[in-house]
Amino acid sequence: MPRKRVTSFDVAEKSGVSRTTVSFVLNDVPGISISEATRQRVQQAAKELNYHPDSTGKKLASGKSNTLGLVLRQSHEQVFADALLPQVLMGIEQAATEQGFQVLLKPLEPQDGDGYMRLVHENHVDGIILSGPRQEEAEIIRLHHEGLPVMLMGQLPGSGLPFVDIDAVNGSTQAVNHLIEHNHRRIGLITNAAQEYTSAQQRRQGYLNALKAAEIEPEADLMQAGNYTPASGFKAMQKLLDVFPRPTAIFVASDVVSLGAIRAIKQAGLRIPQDIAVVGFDDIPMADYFDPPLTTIHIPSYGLGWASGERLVRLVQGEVLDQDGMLLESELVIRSSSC
Amino acid sequence: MPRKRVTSFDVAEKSGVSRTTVSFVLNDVPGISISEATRQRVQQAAKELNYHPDSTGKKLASGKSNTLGLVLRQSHEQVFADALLPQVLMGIEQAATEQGFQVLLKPLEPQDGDGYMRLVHENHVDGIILSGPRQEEAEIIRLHHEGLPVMLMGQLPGSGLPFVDIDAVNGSTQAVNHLIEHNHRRIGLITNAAQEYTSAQQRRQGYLNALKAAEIEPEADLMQAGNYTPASGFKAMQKLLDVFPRPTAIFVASDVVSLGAIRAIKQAGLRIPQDIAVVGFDDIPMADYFDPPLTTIHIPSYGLGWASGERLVRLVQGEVLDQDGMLLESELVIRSSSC
DNA sequence: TGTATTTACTAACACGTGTTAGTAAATGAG
DNA sequence: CTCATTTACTAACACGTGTTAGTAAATACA
Repeated sequence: MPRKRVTSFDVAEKSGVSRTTVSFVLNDVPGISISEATRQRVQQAAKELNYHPDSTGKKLASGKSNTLGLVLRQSHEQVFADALLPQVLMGIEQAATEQGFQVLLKPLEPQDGDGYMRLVHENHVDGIILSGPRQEEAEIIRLHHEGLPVMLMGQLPGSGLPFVDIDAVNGSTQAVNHLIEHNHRRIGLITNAAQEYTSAQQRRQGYLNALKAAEIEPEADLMQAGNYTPASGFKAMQKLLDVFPRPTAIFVASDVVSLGAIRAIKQAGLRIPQDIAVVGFDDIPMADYFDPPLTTIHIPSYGLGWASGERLVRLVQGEVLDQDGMLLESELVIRSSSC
Repeated sequence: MPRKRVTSFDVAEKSGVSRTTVSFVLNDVPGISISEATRQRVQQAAKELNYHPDSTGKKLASGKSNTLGLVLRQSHEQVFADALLPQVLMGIEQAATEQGFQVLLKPLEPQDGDGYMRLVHENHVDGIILSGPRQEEAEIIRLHHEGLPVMLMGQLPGSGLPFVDIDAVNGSTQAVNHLIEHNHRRIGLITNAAQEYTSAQQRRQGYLNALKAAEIEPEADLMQAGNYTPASGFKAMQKLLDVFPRPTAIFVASDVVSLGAIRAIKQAGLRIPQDIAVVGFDDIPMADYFDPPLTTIHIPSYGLGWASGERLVRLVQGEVLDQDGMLLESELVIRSSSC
């Protein structure tokens, strides 16, 4: 850059006051009296010089970086397959922007245990949003106890960390109840991911809860693991089709995975929903255009991101949250894959 | 945080040297001689105190933030529908990390004209990746001429800005050539977005080029606009089905949009590919599981992000790039929707 | 009129680092 | 043994801001 940086000193000089006064005026410091005349002069000078305070200087002086770190803990493959990530991202960013915060993105593969330590120790961020937590997040719990503002997107049972999550247990129960209401008794499950992901546990739990309430005995054969890809759904469904008697309905805890399951069903010459009903989870934008259109659980992905961002900002600003965790409601969207 | 920050001063004190020496040792400053003994002592002390240099101090002293700004210029709706955004993001982040850089995310709706000015003026970032550029990006061009390192993801013809993009013109030509080779002569087009997006122009151009080479006269009726959603593809396809004589093949310049087109075709009682062949563009992860599996143009989305990040870092570090722009090859993936 | 208070400002320090210019001691050349 | 060079360091400044403590002038109060 050819032009030298315009500093608050330049503004001070131009308006004939001290740098301190410039700071007072431009930051509207309360409890300090400045005459209207100088106030005007300073603001005018700042505008004319096109002055923008250097964020680094601010940060150093104030100790606050006004930046949130978004740490993605999912595997790369999972991130690639995440059709709702853009919504979540935008939600976080929007909430952060509204409070004058920025968002720093930091994907960290699970084996990269303490990668976020640098973010914190080197003081890049004021707080961390941890997405896709796993069982073994000891570091982040320690940091939380040392006073670092942390917000989980998802849950880590027993960790005591504040979180925002969708009510996946309840959502899954709704999905399965819907099938039960349509007189299905043999209902298969394909999970969205490995059980080490808490989201996978929850969705499975919701399935089990619904069965229990309807006094249906769960069967191990009817529960298969997916791993967030259509391919995994295809394989899982093939196994389910081999079970006798064959399930009449399947709850796939991920729309993306369900796409593979749907192919397997069609390939077996069976019809959806007449022979096998399918309910998904996530309500990705394309679900409405699946063939057949997919009945699924809509989750407020943008809202999930927004709430995480908004609440973390409040933590950073020293507020005490009224509740430690927050569960967002999901909603059953009925389309033709289930009836 | 209860514990006070550990500074280089603490390390200096503990190892009995000056702060300057600590800086020299820990940064391995060349051309400076430090005895092996003190070198060891300093490193030992740093480790014992768990010293991590404060990034803000570094930034202020050096003037470099080691941060790239990723500015998303697409509308929110478009970002939401972007199934490849995660890949691109991860690519950028990976390239940045390899060079010790961070990534700051900044979505900016088109009407938010000079929103990135703050990023630059307030010195949050060393350079900017601009994704989804539009015609009227006057500000960024000005910044580029003032010396700000800028990298376009996409193209802005005539702007003179360095860019990384996929060769969409060539990719689209391949797609349409594939249809022509299968003896289609009446080939419809559904664009991926409005023509103000350069990516939409390119894909359209590729379509026109292929027709021209085969001496097929383009018809306005056979070219319909999509806007990155399945719904838009559905509508566009309905219009195409009303054209007489009906097209025997369609090139949809976006897999997501093609999903809507496919539904329209099926709803009209026509078969794919027997009655109408379909070729998409993007090769999103789900394309292989469409019904029928979609023939499409694979684009290296991760590589696109990676190259943008890597090249921008080089610009930031003062390197002169051997070529101003870089076009990544795309590749036809033949599945059953086209033959 | 003399004193207490308010108004309108500023000098000086703090934040944590990188870096230039300089210095004292050790080593080398003659 | 003397002077020049190298070795091994340090003092002091710079980066751009926020903020506390303090001051001189203006106003208010008795």
